[in-house]
Amino acid sequence: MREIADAAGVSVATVSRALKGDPVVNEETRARVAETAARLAYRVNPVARSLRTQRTQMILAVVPDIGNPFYSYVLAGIEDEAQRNGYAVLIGNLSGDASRLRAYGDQVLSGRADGIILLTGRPPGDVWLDDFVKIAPVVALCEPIAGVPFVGIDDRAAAAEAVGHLISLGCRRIAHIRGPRHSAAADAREAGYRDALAAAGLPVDAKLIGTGDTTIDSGHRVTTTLVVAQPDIDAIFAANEEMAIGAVNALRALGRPVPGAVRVSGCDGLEFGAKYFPPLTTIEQPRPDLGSTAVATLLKVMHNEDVPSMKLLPHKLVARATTVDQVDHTHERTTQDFDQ
Amino acid sequence: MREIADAAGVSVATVSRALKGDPVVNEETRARVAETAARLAYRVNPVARSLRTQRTQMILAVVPDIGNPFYSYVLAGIEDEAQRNGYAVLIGNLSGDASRLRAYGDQVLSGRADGIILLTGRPPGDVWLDDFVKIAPVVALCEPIAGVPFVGIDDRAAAAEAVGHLISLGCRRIAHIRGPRHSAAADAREAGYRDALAAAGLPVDAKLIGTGDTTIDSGHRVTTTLVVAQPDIDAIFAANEEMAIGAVNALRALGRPVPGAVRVSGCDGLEFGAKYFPPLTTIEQPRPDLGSTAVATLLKVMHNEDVPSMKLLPHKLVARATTVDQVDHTHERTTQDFDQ
DNA sequence: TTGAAAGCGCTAACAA
DNA sequence: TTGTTAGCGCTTTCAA
Repeated sequence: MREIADAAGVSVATVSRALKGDPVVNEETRARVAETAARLAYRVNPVARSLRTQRTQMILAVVPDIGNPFYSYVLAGIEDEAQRNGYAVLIGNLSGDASRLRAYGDQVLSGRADGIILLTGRPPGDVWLDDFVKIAPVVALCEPIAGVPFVGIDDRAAAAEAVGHLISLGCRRIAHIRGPRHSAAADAREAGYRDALAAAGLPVDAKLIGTGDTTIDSGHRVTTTLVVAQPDIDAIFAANEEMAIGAVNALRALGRPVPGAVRVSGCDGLEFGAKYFPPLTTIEQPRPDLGSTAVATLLKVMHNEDVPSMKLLPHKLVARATTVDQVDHTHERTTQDFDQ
Repeated sequence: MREIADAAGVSVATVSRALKGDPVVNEETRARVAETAARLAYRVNPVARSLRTQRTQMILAVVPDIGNPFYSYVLAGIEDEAQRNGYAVLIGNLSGDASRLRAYGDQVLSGRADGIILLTGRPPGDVWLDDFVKIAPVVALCEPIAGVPFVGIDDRAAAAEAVGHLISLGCRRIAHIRGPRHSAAADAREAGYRDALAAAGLPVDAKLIGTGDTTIDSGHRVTTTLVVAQPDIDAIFAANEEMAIGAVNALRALGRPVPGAVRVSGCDGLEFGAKYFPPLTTIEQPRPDLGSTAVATLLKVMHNEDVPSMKLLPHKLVARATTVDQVDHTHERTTQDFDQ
């Protein structure tokens, strides 16, 4: 900076002002500085700037499992919106170890990032987090955390819609594979499942509810258990896409055709569900929008602007071949029919 | 730091030394400083440290599409190994816009990150990158870049293995859906395809080679075109998992049973391929290992240690139901058969 | 074994 | 409209 100040015949202060577009500098000076900086391939040092301004222009996004396409696609939205606002994105990945959350939180407290987006929810018994969210800019994404601005979909309503869809198709013995015990989103979806049954005057049977761990394998396992014990099950609502795929695989292994004998709905709207065979009925979430909305919210929090305690984005029920009967899969089918 | 120096009755210099475990400080002093720091919940400010040391302890990982589970799972390996070595990971996502690469490179040049891992290959015509890799610590991951240490699998050998597998099953008219034109990995896989045909004394027929863009849809489209034009095709080797899934879907739409009429192999080893119906034969890549190896290599580059210009990790051919005939899918099948 | 002090590269008072 | 200067929080000579 010293160099380019000398080369342009001004002070470093003017260089600083010119480069960040401070309207107070003379236009002609600004142009000269810009030209000199470009000629010398000068780049401001973000570290020095951060030390001075006490802002890093970085946000941290923590996901439970970055390998999961649901999270990674949300992350794409986060990265995109952050980039657009001049922020870089640091990633944190719990991959099953919720205790890592604290290390990531420390990155914010120590000043490596200005704010944090948590897709992790509140791990059970983590009192540390309760204090953390009071002193750091935080947004909860997809999984709510008490006392933290939340961005997500209306999980309860979404689940009720999916189950309502199954009911409208004539299903009466509808099983539910819910997500992990400590997940508030899983609780909300189970509540939606119950809502829909109640609205239709159907009884809630605890024997029709199983708990998975979000993986394909768990969906497979839970489905096998449920269907063997309750052979009259005529539909399954799985709390995510992976468990729904596991459910379809299990039903196939059990010789129960989908959707002929049992209809299946997932939740989340992954591309692999749409291209699965048969294509999966699901609730589509606006994943990139969720990410970008979370960033926009976090930026407001960081600037001490008011934000709603909860921002719900629209979801969409997409009915596909695992619930809706379709024509036979023969030569006459065009490729389009499969691609949606 | 000033505070804890006063509280512990030493100078800031000693605090600094004590905190980073400089062996020169008196053990008793070190303990007192450590205790005081803990009591006051002191955390070193990484920004100030970075400004002084000129190292940020951050690395940048740039992927073509973070929503793709191949990349995101590699990213998990990157994050894990980086974390273990005290580095944080910044993400860059091109999402189709190769020109963004330059902006990410600038982050390294301006000192926001110490090094960069590129999963992007070298975008065509990007002369800027050629200069960049000479002045910044870079590792190329999965997609090679001339003049840059490479970490990946032996794509050519892997492809040859997959095609050899198809040949060993009696296939003679084997089509190949290759990846994008500008991808060196796609070139290597096509070369492996040709190798395997040549090794078996089979002719290479240009009409059997189609080019996809890595998406499921492109695999579907290319397959339809190829198979309609060459109805005697008895196998397809797709250069990735998504296009293989598209191929299977297309074949189903065309009424050509897999593997009965046409056998299909993918490449990469995504979980969704293994749980697809039918489960997909593929080449499994050690995705997390690729990520962690790339980080280890990058750290060496950053420390000016010697690194091999190419580090190849082992891949594995996994034969599943899209190439290997299996018993009928009836009630007798256990769930295990499907889960592998 | 410890302390004093310089300085990493920048921004923002404040003064001119 | 521009320049001078202090200082962000740390590490690292150099001296004691």
